[in-house]
Formats: sequence, structure tokens, C-alpha cells
Amino acid sequence: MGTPLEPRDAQAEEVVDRLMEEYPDSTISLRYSNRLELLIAVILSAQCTDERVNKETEHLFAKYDGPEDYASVDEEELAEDLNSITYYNSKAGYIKSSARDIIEKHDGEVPDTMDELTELSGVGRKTANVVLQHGHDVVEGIVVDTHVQRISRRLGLTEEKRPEAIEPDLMEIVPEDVWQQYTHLLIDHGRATCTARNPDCDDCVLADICPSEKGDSDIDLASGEAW
DNA sequence: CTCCCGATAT
DNA sequence: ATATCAGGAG
Repeated sequence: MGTPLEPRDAQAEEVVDRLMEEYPDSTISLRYSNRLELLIAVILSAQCTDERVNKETEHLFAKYDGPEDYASVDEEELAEDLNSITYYNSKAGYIKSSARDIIEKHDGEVPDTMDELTELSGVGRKTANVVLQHGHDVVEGIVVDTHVQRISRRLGLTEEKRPEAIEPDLMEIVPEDVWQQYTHLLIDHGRATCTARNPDCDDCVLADICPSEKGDSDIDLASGEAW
């Protein structure tokens, strides 16, 4: 005898079911061939499209190999290699600093705990969760990026605004075995249909269960969502 | 809170 | 011209 599903729980399960049907092969779109490359790709992906990150890392990963290469390169040279990525000066510093720490504090290996990862420069909870999930097969949270934040709120799955508050809120209603899938599904849906600026509600498989759907005047502009 | 900051879509 | 892109540091 299970307790009846709360509305938010049922909403979450319905969202996951429908999106899994819509995006059956949904998975990480960053390209990498080892944990260090994964870490670097995710650091670079902050406020930048994965498509552009993949285009740049193709050259980057051919030029640089282990953490020693990133730790020893001149920071300005590394920044030039990243000059079509958002915030390339900051990210060059993050990567160089993280590579040094990986060599000096972690025996050349990318750490496998949340605390150790978030101590690295340029690595917050979102980046650490991605590296844990895809680099170490450790799922201890839900990756909350800009798409997960925006769409979870539009669907009424959370009313929290900050990613640090949204994550534990979602962890209570999304079944644990689909925490990793949940992020990929919302990212795919965010890119294809539920875009930030001009969501295509007419072609959305969630329209009938979405409180923000165009034409429904119940919630729409509430709480500062651009809608 | 501000700053970082190029490429792309609208 | 402007908003947005797998955020994080100070």
C-alpha cells in the first residue's frame, strides 16, 4: 500500500514519461574521451552552447593531453585557444588552476566527490554533478542548469528560483532512478520546443498539463518569469 | 549583487 | 539591437 501521489509527484512522473517518449535517446551532448576532458568541457559550457564547446574542444583536446599540459601552458595562450567561447579569460584561469590542483592534490586524477570537485576553480554544484554522473557513475543529485531551472518552473514542478533550492525540491518529486534522465530530457525539450524566448507551445507534448501554456491565464506572468 | 563575453537566433 | 547559451567567482 503506497501513499497516494501528491499532485507534484504525479506531474513529475507524467512529464518524464512523455518526454522519454519524445526524446528516447536523450543524453549528454558534450564530447569527451576521458574524465579530464569531461571536466573541461563542462567548465567551458557555462553560458555557452554545447555545439560551440564541441567545436572548440575538438582542437583543444588534440593540442592538450593530460593535466600537465593545461597546468604548464601560458594562461594567455590557453585563453587564445578558447577565444570563441564565452568568458574565455575566466575559463582559461579556471582550467589552469583546476589542472594544477588535480596534479598536486589529487594525484593527477579528477576527484570523485562533491566536496573535492567543488573546491576546484570554476566548478560549482552543477558542473560537479555532471562530472559525478557521467565521469564516475555517481548520481547524488539533479543537475540544474538554465533549461532545468526554466522548464521546471514553467511546468509548476517547483516555485523556487535559485538552482541550489530547486535541486532538493526536485529530488523530492522526481523518482531517483530517473534523476540523470530528467536533466537530459528537459535540456532537449528546452532546445527544441520550450525555448527561453519564444516557446512553441502549439507543438509541445506537455501543453495540456503545463500551467504556463499560452492561452491559460492562471499562472503565466506570475513571479517574474518572462512569459 | 556584478562581472565575465563571443556566437547565434530573433 | 537584444536575448540567450548545460554558471561560477568575487
